[in-house]
Amino acid sequence: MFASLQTIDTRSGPRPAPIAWSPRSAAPVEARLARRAETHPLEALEPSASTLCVEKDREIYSQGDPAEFSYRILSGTVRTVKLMEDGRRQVAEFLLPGDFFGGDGLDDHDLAAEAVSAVVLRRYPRRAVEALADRDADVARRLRGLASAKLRAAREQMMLLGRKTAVERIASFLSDLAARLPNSRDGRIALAMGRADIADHLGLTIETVCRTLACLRRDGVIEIAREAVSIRDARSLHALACDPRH
Amino acid sequence: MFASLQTIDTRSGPRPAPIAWSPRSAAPVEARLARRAETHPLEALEPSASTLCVEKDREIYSQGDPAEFSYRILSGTVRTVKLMEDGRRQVAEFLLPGDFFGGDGLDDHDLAAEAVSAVVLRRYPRRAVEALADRDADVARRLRGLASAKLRAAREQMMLLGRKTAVERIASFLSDLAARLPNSRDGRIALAMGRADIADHLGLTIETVCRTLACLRRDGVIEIAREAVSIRDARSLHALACDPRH
DNA sequence: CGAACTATTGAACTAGGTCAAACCCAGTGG
DNA sequence: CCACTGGGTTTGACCTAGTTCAATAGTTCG
Repeated sequence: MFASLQTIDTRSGPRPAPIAWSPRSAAPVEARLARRAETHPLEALEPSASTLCVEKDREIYSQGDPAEFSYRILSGTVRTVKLMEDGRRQVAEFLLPGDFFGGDGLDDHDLAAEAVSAVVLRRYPRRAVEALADRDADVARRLRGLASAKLRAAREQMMLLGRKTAVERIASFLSDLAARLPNSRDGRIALAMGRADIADHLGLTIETVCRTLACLRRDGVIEIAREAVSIRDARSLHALACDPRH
Repeated sequence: MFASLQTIDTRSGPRPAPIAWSPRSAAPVEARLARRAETHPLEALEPSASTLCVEKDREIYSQGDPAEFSYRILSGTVRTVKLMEDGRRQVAEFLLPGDFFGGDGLDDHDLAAEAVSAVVLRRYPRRAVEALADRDADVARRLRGLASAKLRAAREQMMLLGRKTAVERIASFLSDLAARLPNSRDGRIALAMGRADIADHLGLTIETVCRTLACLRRDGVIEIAREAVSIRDARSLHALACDPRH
């Protein structure tokens, strides 16, 4: 049933006791940094947050909805989707455990968010997030950092969509996903999303995604199982992705 | 199928120091603009800002540079550019007077910024911007708003690049530009950028941009002058752009 | 087993890319 | 005043990467 990704046991109960929070704490830099590694920017809001589960393919919020909540993924995969009247679809991003979404600023969501797999979320009231950011400059800074990362990713995606070939798109996608998935040792990447989602993320058709994957397999770069891909030749993959990271 | 290889990359020359800068310049340009555009989030930093002029096609900063400054455009047009090793180019955005750029968060710029036309900029030290945001929650909120707007635009662009046809891309582009240019009464849009820039922004080739513009002209939707386009039938244009705005 | 999906593969087609030639100015210099 | 040069732009003729259409093959589930 839970064949998907790492299932951090998270049910609402065992929440680490919220540390007493002093907004202007003069904690030593090192302590601050250490804590930063393990905590997320909205730690202070845990008391007012709630946990929810969403079934596969259910909508979390839809395009145009007022943005009342911000979310953090505990387990599962989420896609954010933009839709045109005639049904053409663009998947803006795939979100993994630990990622935030829904808090991208404006008053209403410009994208819908949907569960790719069964998903467990932590949900924070936007009003509280705003208030926290207003009173805690460190939180505000970290939120800015998150926004910047999203913007950077969006721009990388623009390059991909505007200028890369099908092979480069697929290679970039796999390469990127491998880097983001924590437990992708031995190069195995679990693909929670179907070919259609991948196609709509990369600006291709389902058929081209299939053919291109097949092509990469023929060349010995990857192996394909239905729900996962294994990277056999990471170097080639990165080269094909035109990825300056490697 | 290597996309658009512009003739050459004329950027690489040793870039001379910025032409002119004066810490407190009360240029007439600025006075004029101040009148029009009420206040901006960095108003408080004006004392530590400086004004600079950049010639057409000069680089303002390049991909990978440490992000030391944030900029606001007083006059002219700027493009932000992402480059691949083999010369393929993606123009992420065109920036107009009043727009901010360079402050998108991370420690170094993921895009280069270049002057499309001769440009006058106001430049703010990032350190000061950060400090101001830390101490003034209202500023921080407005900066977050700017970042959100950029993210939203980037996503719209992803839809365009991933799923729209050439005609839709051109129509969207013109439509969007018309909405952003203040003085586009009588539907006349001044195009500061050349066809190559437009092509690299829309994920097309120069030739396709030309042909598509010609096609829109044939259909009576627009008129084309060398440096500008006049919208003759805004309704059709918006319809072609698949623009929910109309 | 069969229905309903999703993925894969093949064959034909097309939107947009590539290559190449003409055009159109704005300078420049005779 | 005009020819000449050099940049961007426009148009035409052809080509191909990726789409579309259609048929096949696994998988899941009742």
